[in-house]
Amino acid sequence: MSHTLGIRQAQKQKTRQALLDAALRLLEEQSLSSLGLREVTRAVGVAPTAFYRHFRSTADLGVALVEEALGSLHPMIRTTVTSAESGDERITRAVELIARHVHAYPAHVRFIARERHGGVQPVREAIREQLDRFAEEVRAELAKDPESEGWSDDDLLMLSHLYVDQMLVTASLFLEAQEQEAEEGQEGQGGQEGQGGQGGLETVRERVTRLATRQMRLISIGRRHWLG
Amino acid sequence: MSHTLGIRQAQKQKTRQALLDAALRLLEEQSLSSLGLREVTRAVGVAPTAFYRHFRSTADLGVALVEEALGSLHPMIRTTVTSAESGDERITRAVELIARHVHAYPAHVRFIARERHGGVQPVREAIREQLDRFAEEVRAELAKDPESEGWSDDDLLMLSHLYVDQMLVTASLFLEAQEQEAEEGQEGQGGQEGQGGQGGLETVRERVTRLATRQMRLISIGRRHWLG
DNA sequence: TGTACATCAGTGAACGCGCGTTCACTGATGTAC
DNA sequence: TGTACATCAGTGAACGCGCGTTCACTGATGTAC
Repeated sequence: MSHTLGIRQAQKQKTRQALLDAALRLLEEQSLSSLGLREVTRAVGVAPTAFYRHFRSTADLGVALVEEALGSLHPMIRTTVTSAESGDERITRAVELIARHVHAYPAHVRFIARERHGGVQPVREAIREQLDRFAEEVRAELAKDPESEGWSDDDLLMLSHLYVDQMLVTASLFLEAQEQEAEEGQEGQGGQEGQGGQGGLETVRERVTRLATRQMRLISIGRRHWLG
Repeated sequence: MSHTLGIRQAQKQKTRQALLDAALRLLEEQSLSSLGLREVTRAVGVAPTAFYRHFRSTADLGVALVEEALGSLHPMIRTTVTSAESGDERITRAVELIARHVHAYPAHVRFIARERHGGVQPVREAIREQLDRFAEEVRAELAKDPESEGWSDDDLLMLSHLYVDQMLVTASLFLEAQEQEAEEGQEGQGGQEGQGGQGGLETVRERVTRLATRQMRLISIGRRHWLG
């Protein structure tokens, strides 16, 4: 399995990745259920029929995108929950990590937010499976924490789902904040900053960071006082 | 303004409502960004061109659906937050109210969940406006509560957004539960209940109720210990 | 009440267009000897 | 290393189809007198 791919296999993977990349870009402005196969191949510069060498349908491509967007996130989430710092430092780190991830992979985040409840069933299911895995992994990490003494597995899973959902809400807010700042950056090119951008006032991004941090903190306070 | 509509106006409203109803039904299995104008008119039984007498586009129809789905919910949410019962009773009532609403208007709930982050910008904005109004109204109600003494308006808004988001997460879970139970009901027609449906085990719906109730409770505990 | 005209919700034909899918193909890469 | 054959990623023509939008229209409803 460690031998290098043949030229043919390598080229095939390259085309496949080009299709995924093009689709992801096109999905910034529409939903998967309206994404056309020809649209994707046109963006890549291959014949429409080439699509079928890689995916059965756009739904199939969507499932592959879910894996690409969420598959590599498991270790990251695990270590974030685990880290040995104090609760508040952990929250600050987690929120910053989400902000950084949204900044680095905005299209992936948008895709997941959009298709989580989108019109394509297999994709919804793939996302739900990944999120359930996240929740289970977070539960397993929380279980190791001394603060979790006396908690039932059921309650730990309840809490971990709350954290995972809150993570998505936060990512979605950062995404909106980025978009808004991008728009403001465009329209304010030649003049002074618009409303909300004046010196001393916080940026949209900072506001979201503060909001998300406090929400996470409130949940963690609830956690600390859950028993008794 | 109190005089009865003319025959013409009444018929026009009837057709408009038929278009909205047909669209909502079609949107159970796809996203707005892939909904076709001809598809909607065909379902209603009018000519495609009749659509333009009521809406500029399917996006425009989507915005009207947002108003229909969320517009009438404001008083309901207000009174739920307000009610004079104890915290736990209020949570139980709120979760039951969500369950009942999802049961009564599943298509509306699905539409909002789907299009909140969907591919049609004006619809996303209309939903965000409605949810922001909800959050502001919840904040105003929370502010009257003696438990909110010492809270800044900013922190109250942070909390009310947490409640509103949690409300949507819960509604979405109930919707999935309903779908799952509908599927199980179909396939189990002639025989014994499938896995998870055996006597003594809780239904999917009950599981969601328990989960949502505990999550709301944890947030409320966090609220109680937020200061100091 | 009756008449003459205005309004306008819904019609139906027509348009150009892009869609998903099929099919037989090509030619570079891979493999067996 | 060289040859003969197999594989298969990508091609390009062709198909039938439903799409959104335009346009001039019809006939019931509304209004002015």
